[in-house]
Amino acid sequence: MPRAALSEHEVERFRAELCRVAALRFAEHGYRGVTLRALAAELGCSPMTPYRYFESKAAIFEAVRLAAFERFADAQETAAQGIEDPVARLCELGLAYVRFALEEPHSYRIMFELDPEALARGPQEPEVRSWATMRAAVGDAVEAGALDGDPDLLAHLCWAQVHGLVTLHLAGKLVLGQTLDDLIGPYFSMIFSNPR
Amino acid sequence: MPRAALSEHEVERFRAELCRVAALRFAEHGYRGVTLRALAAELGCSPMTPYRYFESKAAIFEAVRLAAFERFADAQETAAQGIEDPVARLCELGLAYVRFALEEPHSYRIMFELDPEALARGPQEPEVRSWATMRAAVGDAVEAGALDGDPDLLAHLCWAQVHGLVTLHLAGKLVLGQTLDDLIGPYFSMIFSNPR
DNA sequence: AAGATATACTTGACGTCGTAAATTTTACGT
DNA sequence: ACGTAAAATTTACGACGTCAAGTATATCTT
Repeated sequence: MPRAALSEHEVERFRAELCRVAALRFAEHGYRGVTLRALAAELGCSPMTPYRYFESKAAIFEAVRLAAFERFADAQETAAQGIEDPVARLCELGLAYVRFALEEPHSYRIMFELDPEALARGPQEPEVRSWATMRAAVGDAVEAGALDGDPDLLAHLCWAQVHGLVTLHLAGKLVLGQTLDDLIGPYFSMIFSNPR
Repeated sequence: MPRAALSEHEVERFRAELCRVAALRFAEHGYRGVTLRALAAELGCSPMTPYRYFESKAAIFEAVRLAAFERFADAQETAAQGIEDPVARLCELGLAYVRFALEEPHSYRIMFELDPEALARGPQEPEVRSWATMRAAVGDAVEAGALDGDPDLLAHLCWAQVHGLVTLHLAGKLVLGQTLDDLIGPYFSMIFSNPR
């Protein structure tokens, strides 16, 4: 009788395209710089059309955030792939971590935004996926005797260290001429107590 | 001839009161949850009155952010005061750092917000002031032989480590049951290689 | 004492936002 | 062809930041 409903595939198509456009604008202008009207204009549809595919502007933002986390988790897994030596793998993960943050600073920003809603949301699948990659590397390093201590604790500290450096860099808070590149190398040298 | 202009003191008075009210609302509802109209209602003035004291809503937000940084820098200086032993001082600074972030999470959030404008702004007076307190402690620790390496590098790493832990906590990203308290103590034990 | 005037503040209006509701268009089954 | 339900658009609303115009107030001059 009626017109055919949108196939799951078509829906996903539109969602992906919308996210792609939205991500660019979020990156350039931040949350407040993105308007449904501008998005619609760029997509060639009416400002209300996105509401067939997303509940709200916040839901669009959330989808963009999650997509960024997926890419990050993928990048981490790719970096770890095929490296047997746990120490080398851990270094590679750290470098890939920094590389991602520098290549997609806007993505990194929205991934780790400190807004109050984020806390309520709790960790999501891609977050624990990227986390698991590093946790495994640290676990292997401990088993291999390259690190000493509780793996969960070490992994958290390691993550926090890199994350801290990256966010201070992104927030423009590094001073005294120190740069992210100056800091990340010595950090790895330090925790493994052998220069690289 | 004309009516007397507001004294510097009166201006500062109003600004402070406005910031106080604005800070509460920023904390509760974030940037977007604060409206000039609501602010004005709470202050018992018209929505345009704040514009006699601040250029824009963004300027109000900036003032709130800077005030938070002042409190933070004060807290750091107070924590360091009178502690001779560099290692003990550094630990105290770290604990004070975490304490501040937990007592005023909203303040910490806006202080280190990752928005693109923050980068353009660059480090400001209270930021370098709080930084200097820690930099001095690390410098002293190196001189005393408790730490080894370039003081600027070490101080940045130390700061990034604590900042990383705090932001991961505030972003709700700590997993595996690890809490901020679980992590901060072992970190200090580790860098000083002596249990506390 | 009274008017002039620079200053503080309020009012009203504009353009823009997210989005709810009403409306129109579209493409399928009969 | 035509009815019909889904998809898309149009229209409209309330709220926002803030510009511009207007009002009130307190001090100076005379």
